Amino acid sequence: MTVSVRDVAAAASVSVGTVSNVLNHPDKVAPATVERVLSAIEELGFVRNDAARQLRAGRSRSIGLVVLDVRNPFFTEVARGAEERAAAEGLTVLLGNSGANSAREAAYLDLFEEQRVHGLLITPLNEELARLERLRRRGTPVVLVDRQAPPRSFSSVAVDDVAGGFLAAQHLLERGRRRIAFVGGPLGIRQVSDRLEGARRAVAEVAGAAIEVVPTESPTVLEGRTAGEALQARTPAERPDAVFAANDLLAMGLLQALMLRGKLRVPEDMALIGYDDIDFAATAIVPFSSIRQPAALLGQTAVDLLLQEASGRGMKELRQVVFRPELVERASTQA
Amino acid sequence: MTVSVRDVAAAASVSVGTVSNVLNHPDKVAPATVERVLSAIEELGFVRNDAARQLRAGRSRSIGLVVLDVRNPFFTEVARGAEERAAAEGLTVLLGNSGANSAREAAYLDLFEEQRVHGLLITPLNEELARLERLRRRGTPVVLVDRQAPPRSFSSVAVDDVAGGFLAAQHLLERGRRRIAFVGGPLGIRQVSDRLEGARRAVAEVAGAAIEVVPTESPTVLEGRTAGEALQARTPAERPDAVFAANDLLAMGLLQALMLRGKLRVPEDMALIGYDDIDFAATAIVPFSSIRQPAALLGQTAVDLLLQEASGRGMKELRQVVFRPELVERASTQA
DNA sequence: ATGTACGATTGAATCGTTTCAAAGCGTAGT
DNA sequence: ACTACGCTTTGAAACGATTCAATCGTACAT
Repeated sequence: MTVSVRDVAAAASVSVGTVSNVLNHPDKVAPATVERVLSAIEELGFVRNDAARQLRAGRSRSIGLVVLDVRNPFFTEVARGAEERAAAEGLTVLLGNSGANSAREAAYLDLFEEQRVHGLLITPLNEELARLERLRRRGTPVVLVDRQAPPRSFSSVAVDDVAGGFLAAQHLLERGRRRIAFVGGPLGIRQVSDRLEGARRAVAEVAGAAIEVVPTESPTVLEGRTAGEALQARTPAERPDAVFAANDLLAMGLLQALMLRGKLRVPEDMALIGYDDIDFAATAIVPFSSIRQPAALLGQTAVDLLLQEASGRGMKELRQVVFRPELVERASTQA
Repeated sequence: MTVSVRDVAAAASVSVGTVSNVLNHPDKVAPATVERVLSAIEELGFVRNDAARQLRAGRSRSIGLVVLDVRNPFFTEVARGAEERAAAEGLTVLLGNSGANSAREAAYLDLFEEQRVHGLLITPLNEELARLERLRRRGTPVVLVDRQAPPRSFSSVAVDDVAGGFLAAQHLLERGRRRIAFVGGPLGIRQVSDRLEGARRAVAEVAGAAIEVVPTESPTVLEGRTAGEALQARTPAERPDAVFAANDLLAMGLLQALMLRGKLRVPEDMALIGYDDIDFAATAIVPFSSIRQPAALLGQTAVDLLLQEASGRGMKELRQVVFRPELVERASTQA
């Protein structure tokens, strides 16, 4: 049924070795022969079997990327960046969505390891990096994405979430807000707790300022809406005068609930700032302020570090890259 | 370096065949032996080599999905649906992003064919299905996604775009609008031209109504903004009183340009309706009406049809599934 | 005519898993 | 004591591309 190099070789009256050379080192083959083999390939409709190539090569030509949530445009953008950079290197990116679920994360790790991926980019779910250490020890380079690795452990690309949280809260405080609600969760996720930590520090610097945590089960639009319903239902006296959402999806949900359901005005009754600065933040019902992260760059850099580690022998090559987040002001936090 | 079944076999003092059976048909192996092999695997840190499995099996255990634009939440949702359904079957989805670019589409087809994917889901760029026919003839089932296939050619899952376009325009007309601008492109893309066709039909039914086409280079937020700038710059006399955007990304861009730049009121000065009903439509600066498509269901169904075709011998199994789109009314088209 | 050198071509060996016909082993029945 | 049968285990063959040491041919110098 399937056409193999052997068939092509027979049709072109050459050996299998020559067919392989035509495919991989055409310069080593006489032009006339190349021609002949190529037309045999065309005629028979031969298609290389990647599994066989990989088996021989020992490694696949793709890299695995495990993200927390594909529906979050931030991660889509990271993936795009990674894909772009990988494509330039002739590599493919396999995208896995853990959905912040340990079991699925583990399943993807198994899958990618069985595939003998060239390397692994991952936004790990928890602090337990033992599994990743093992993977690396067995020869698969690993780069942490959107999470700073402890020095001497892994290469990583991250954005300083504590700084970002600080920026966000500071901005709200500068606008005169004093009762800040932090909406986000689960708090076990590092990105979330770091942002909260940053916000706490900013609040601590201002006398009379307070921060309250409104935990969510996940950082999604739906959960944001739920949190918004709760806030909106409070009496004005109990209500915070500003909300810092742990990401933009939450912010969108909050916005929806506060305005459409609660008839509250943003920013007059409640200021709002999000995190990630996804494209949709600028077009929201009230365009909202956000903390921008260089998502695509994160992806690209991650691939760079991966390739670097894959080529460099020793693991002295480990590098922790940290980008600085940036405040983007919009209507939701105007005076 | 790498641990193979052979090493495991040696460590457990059994043959390679037995190791393989422990992995794939544990019921065929004596419990005590299973135990012994398993602990050898654990001890040596053996990880199956997927390339070798695939080579032997002749097919990979993943299906390829090629979409027009990963940044469009509509496609993200289709992908999620497909992934979900595939996972239930023990299959992986490889996501390829053609970016509406023929060359990249072709590259992904080549890649997936070399990978011997279980099947291919694709939102094809153009009408030229010859490449896909060839693929199928060589044994890879193909299902068209979000595009109705000519009968007797392929299985397909689609949403009736002509009906959707009709719904959208009809809604605007019922709201009293008479000068409608259709913003979208490239018109060579079937989804776009079908939606336009539907809109034209609705307009033709109403005396005194007219439709104008404002072509865009791609259906993105940026292009929407560009189109919006152009519309907003016109004199009120030349301006349409309603815009039908070929998708929600365009609608978001339009909204931004019309309101923030043009100081136009939506819907008073110009009504707006989009297409896809992505999550963000409800939270837009003016929540906008849209035509909803069952994106995740599209993905799930596509996988179903694929598996059906893959199992059923003949190709009599071809089925064209067409879903009906649905109007979702929001503020952007209120009276 | 002989030898040398070099580019082109060959084909067996290899990668790691799965399959399957055959062999092995133990027990029960005669 | 021998056969039969069922359950386990065995190990060689196969999947298809790539590699590399060995061979082949040819052109050129001597």
